[in-house]
Amino acid sequence: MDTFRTARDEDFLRLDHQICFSLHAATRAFNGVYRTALKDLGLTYPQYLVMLVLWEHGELPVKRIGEHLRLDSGTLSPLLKRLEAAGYVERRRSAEDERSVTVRPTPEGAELRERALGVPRRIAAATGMPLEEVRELRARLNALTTALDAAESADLQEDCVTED
Amino acid sequence: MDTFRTARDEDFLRLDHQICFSLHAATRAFNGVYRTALKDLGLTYPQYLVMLVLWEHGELPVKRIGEHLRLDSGTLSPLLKRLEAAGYVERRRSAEDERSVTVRPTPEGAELRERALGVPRRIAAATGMPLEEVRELRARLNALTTALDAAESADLQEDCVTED
DNA sequence: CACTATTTAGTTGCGCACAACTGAATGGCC
DNA sequence: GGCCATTCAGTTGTGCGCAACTAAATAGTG
Repeated sequence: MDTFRTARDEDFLRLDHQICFSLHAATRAFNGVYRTALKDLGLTYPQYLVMLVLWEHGELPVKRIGEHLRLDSGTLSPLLKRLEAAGYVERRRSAEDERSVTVRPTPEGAELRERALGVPRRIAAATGMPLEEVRELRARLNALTTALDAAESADLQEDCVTED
Repeated sequence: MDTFRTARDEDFLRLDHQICFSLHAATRAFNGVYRTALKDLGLTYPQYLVMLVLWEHGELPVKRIGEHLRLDSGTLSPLLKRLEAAGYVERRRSAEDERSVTVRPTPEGAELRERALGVPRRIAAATGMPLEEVRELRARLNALTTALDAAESADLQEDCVTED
């Protein structure tokens, strides 16, 4: 905590600019590369993420997909509808729990996986980083996400930090 | 390049899942923390980025803001309109170049800066990282963005990579 | 000067992200 | 059984991000 007192607020405001922007920009740069890589498959980047989850798990309720990808039904419902319209997934109400909707790849969706096999290598090449470095960056980002989520939920409860 | 041949495509598809998702999730986690931190100021995260740039440079044409933030007019025009409606910025056509629109903070926008001074520290605390580590992460992300941008523009020109 | 290409904001359309809500199904409790 | 809270998916509304386009102003060229 003491580290945060050494710099003045003004400096913080500028440094902050650089950090939040860097993450923002990197995400969008990634998005751009994926966009071109996925164009042939007719997938957007978030749709690709959903397909990755489905390819790995075979068949999942919407809720589970959302847990894997940190997305809620407000985002997933229309996205899955589009994937269904494209013929890549199937949705049907669960028999044992009528609230739940189970999603799974259609044969075309499964076939799409073969065509997507080349994408990750293309992305990895685009990063210009050795695998080890990418792996380390991923670990850092995961830790960051965990910390941010924890801080936010703590923030929401005791809204006063009382540290001026 | 040879590093990319050692792993099988299947493994790549999973590893890739983890990496792209990690960045995606970290960005959204950041977004969430900023959302709560900026709620009192009535700013969204991208609006905050624009204000940071304006606070730093005082007055800028839309084009320059876009260069700083890697955003085009399609994103900035409506965003700036909202900032103007909120009373934080002023827009007016440049005298010497009627194509250009100059944006600058209003007195209220300048005053907002004082109230925003505490935000970065709050974010820094939420990351749970020492400043040095954050700085390093920022450098990595910037390098990544540069590499990705370069790879993409290269991709668009010679669409065939010929490396199978 | 006239004509064309470029630059600059802005608009439109689509998809994602999320908050807030609806409605149906389920589970717990009396 | 009847009642209420919870859990799901879906809808609505707002804002961002970007591609593709329009319209106006400017720069460059013959």
